[in-house]
Amino acid sequence: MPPLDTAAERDKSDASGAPCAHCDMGEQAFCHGLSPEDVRRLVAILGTAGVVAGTTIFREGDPALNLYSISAGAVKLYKLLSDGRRQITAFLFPGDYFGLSLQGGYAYTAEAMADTSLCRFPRRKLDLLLDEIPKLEKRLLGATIHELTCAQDQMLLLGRKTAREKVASFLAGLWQRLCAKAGTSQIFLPMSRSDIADYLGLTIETVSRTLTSFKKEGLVSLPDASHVVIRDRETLVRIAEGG
Amino acid sequence: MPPLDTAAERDKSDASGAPCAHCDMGEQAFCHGLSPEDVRRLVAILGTAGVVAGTTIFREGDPALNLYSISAGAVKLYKLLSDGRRQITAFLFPGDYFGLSLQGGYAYTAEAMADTSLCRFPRRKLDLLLDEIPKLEKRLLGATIHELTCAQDQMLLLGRKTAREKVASFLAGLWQRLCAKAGTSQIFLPMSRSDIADYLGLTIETVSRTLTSFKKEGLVSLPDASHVVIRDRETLVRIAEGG
DNA sequence: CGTATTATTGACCACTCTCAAAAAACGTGG
DNA sequence: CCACGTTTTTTGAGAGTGGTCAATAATACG
Repeated sequence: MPPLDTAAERDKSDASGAPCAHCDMGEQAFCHGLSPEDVRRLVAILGTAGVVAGTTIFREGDPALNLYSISAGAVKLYKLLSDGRRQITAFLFPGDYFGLSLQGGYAYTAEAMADTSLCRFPRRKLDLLLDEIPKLEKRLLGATIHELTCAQDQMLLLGRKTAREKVASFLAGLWQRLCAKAGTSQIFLPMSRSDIADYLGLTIETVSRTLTSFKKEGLVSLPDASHVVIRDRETLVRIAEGG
Repeated sequence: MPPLDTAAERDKSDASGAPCAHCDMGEQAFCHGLSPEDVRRLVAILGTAGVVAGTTIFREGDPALNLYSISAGAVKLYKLLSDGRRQITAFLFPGDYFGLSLQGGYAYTAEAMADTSLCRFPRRKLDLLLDEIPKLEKRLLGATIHELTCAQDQMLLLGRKTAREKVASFLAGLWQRLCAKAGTSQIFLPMSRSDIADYLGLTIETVSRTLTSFKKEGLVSLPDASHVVIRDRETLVRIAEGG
């Protein structure tokens, strides 16, 4: 199956006619803060797509035709070595963008971890819009700077943290992004142990052992393989920071 | 000694009066492709500074007041854990920028590895100019995307490459940046073994041992601690890519 | 030239990986 | 709904890459 990237677009807006009615992202939305007129222009160029878990959205090296934003679901980005070793560079969730690239080719592969809804912005049309809507360009720059900051944190993790610190960082970070607002302590993990390992620069065995160890220490509960309940976040954060 | 970041600015232009006459960066320059009028406006807000090797330009967490571009010298960016473990996230050379940050604080510490000449753009004034010179904002976005791409490559290196592959990647990458154009095979290393180790997620002993091993295999020569001569770049690149 | 710093080399060890097997979870069809 | 096969996760034993500690060598600097 070819990647989604080159597939035909779906409808450009909901039947309701309300632009972005399908997307209640609030201030995380791509279009947040734009005038209704600018939103209309943005909606005019975007296409929406729903993809099932496991779909490859595009591959590293493919011509970078589109910028994507996630309205529901979860996506992982990764790079491969020739012998199959894999590094996942980011787990993305609603409100996140991906697909920005210089010189033509995507720098990584993007794959849906769960059933996912996407907004697709054709790069060619978006570039024209960016000239007309400076606010949009500012937003894109801000998002990219944020991504870069996250990448630098991840470099610190990959280069200098122990397995325990890596897993603790991962759980604390995921809680912060997915649960902090909602106030719950149970994290749903849309990714497999293999994904977590390839994100943290570990093996699945080490990830599993470390989680079991955290459970035995009373820091977390593991109701099933795809749920983690944070029992002692303070200690977890202390471990994450090397304390 | 306080970081340079808050120090008073030097002269805004050379005595010659020619804007950016001190900076023959060609197409790598921040101002490349701008109209003379735009260059003038840019020069009007920048300050230049020369710093000696070892100078801390700013620290992680300091209020992010400035954006810097390097016109000569070399700079390293790094993040620290509370117990002193360090990850160098980038080595920067003439033409590179640093200091971009969201929400107020710098995300990393910046330190000159060699005597270095900098252009300093006060963030407040630069933000105003960005609104007026869209080309400049595009350039900044492009540079940030490039940084992000480099960061993703480095994540793959840190998470999934062996010590040999890491050191080979480092040498091949540095050659590409510093020597490819000039056509020389000798790389000057402005950074210490400790810096290289903290960039690659290794110890100085492993870096040293790996370099010695490359020397014994005839891949490089090591005339002195701060010079590497690439003798077999093809093999080095093959090792770097895990082949 | 002497001292301090940095780099190299060596011996040993531990954290994490590899290989292997058991257990659990999942999906499918009867 | 349950039996079956497949996949994923967990657990165990052993090994290896790279780290730690220590000593020596080389270099930089006053």
